[in-house]
Amino acid sequence: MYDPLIKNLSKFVPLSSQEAEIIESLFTFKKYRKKQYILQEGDVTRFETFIVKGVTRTYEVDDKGQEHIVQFGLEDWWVGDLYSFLTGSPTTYNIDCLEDTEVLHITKADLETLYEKVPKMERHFRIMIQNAFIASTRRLSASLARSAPERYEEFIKKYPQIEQRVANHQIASYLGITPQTLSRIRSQSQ
Amino acid sequence: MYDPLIKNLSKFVPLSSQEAEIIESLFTFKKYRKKQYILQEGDVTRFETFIVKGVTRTYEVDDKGQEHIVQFGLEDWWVGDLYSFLTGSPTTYNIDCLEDTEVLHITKADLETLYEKVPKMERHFRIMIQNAFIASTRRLSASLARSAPERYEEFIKKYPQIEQRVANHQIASYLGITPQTLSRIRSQSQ
DNA sequence: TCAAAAAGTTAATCTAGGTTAACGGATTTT
DNA sequence: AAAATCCGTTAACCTAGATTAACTTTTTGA
Repeated sequence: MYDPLIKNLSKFVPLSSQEAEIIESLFTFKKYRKKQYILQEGDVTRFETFIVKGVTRTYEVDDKGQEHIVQFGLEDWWVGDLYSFLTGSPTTYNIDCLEDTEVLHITKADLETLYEKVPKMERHFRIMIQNAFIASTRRLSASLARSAPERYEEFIKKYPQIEQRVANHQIASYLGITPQTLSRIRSQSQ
Repeated sequence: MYDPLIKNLSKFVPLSSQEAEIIESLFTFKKYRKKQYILQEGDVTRFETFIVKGVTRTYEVDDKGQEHIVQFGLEDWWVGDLYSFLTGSPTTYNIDCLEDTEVLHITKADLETLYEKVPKMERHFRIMIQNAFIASTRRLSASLARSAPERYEEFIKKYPQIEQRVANHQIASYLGITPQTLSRIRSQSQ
């Protein structure tokens, strides 16, 4: 159950079996059903989430009631609202499951304990967040400089696994376009 | 000369004077003129840059030759292309100066040395990148969910210092709109 | 297992913001 | 200090993608 997590956390720094044990003691396993919320707007994010199995979406709802998907989550990915988690302020995001999903949660206090007991985890999370930051910057560039068909093409090239597993209207929401527009793009691109 | 850097680096973790000395030995001071490039598309980013004084812009040029500003840099900010810096691949960004600018550079090897000699710097950079990631995520949400006037309003609320110091067409480029559209927004909002 | 809901597609119309162009004022450059 | 370039603004027109709507196909859950 903890294997995928240990494998993820030893991606950048080697871990001894004692360290792996400490890690296991600080995470909590939980199952969610399809459509179930992991996090809801207005909640304070009490934990960061590692996905063992399943698919999640993180989205915001704007003033006009429209949903905008900010991130998908698949096996071996981390999801959560870092801002709310770190500051204790209520989140503006919703996270729910597109399939039955199994996760490992860690609270803020336990993450601090982890950094204390296994200091090399600072390095791991620095590198991990660095990579997430780079990805976010690139997506931002794309959203400013690319047309809808270009963004769609980039998306299926970059995340073929996601394209297989989530519905088209979810991808449209991620790309910032309507399902109708995506449908037109798809019919024209072949 | 190094004072603003030491102050920046001790924001999240306390630093002794020996540690401050190590830091000073690893950074290089450099002056740039207005319009001068710090980094150009195709270069490999050899250093991360801390701004002591001045203003920079980081931008990408798309297929149609249009510039898209990804980030502004002011005093006490870090700029650079983390992806190119970390992987050694050529950058797709340009960084140039909107005013005469003074910076402190650190190379990848020296940053590794810094992490080794002052391990608490891992923590500092983890938190710093965490904050940058959060900011990038929020800007991404805004670019997907907000209209141009809303994005402009958010921008001047969040970065009044930038609004004072950079030209409007630069702000338009940052917001992903044309200078004409920004001009229309500005004339309607008062 | 079948009715209801959700998802995908296509087409007609609408609109936010882009494009082009022209002009006056402010900076730079020589 | 003249010439050249850059900036901001306004206006007329254009276009990518949104909206609305109607219909078909697929999925869901009672």
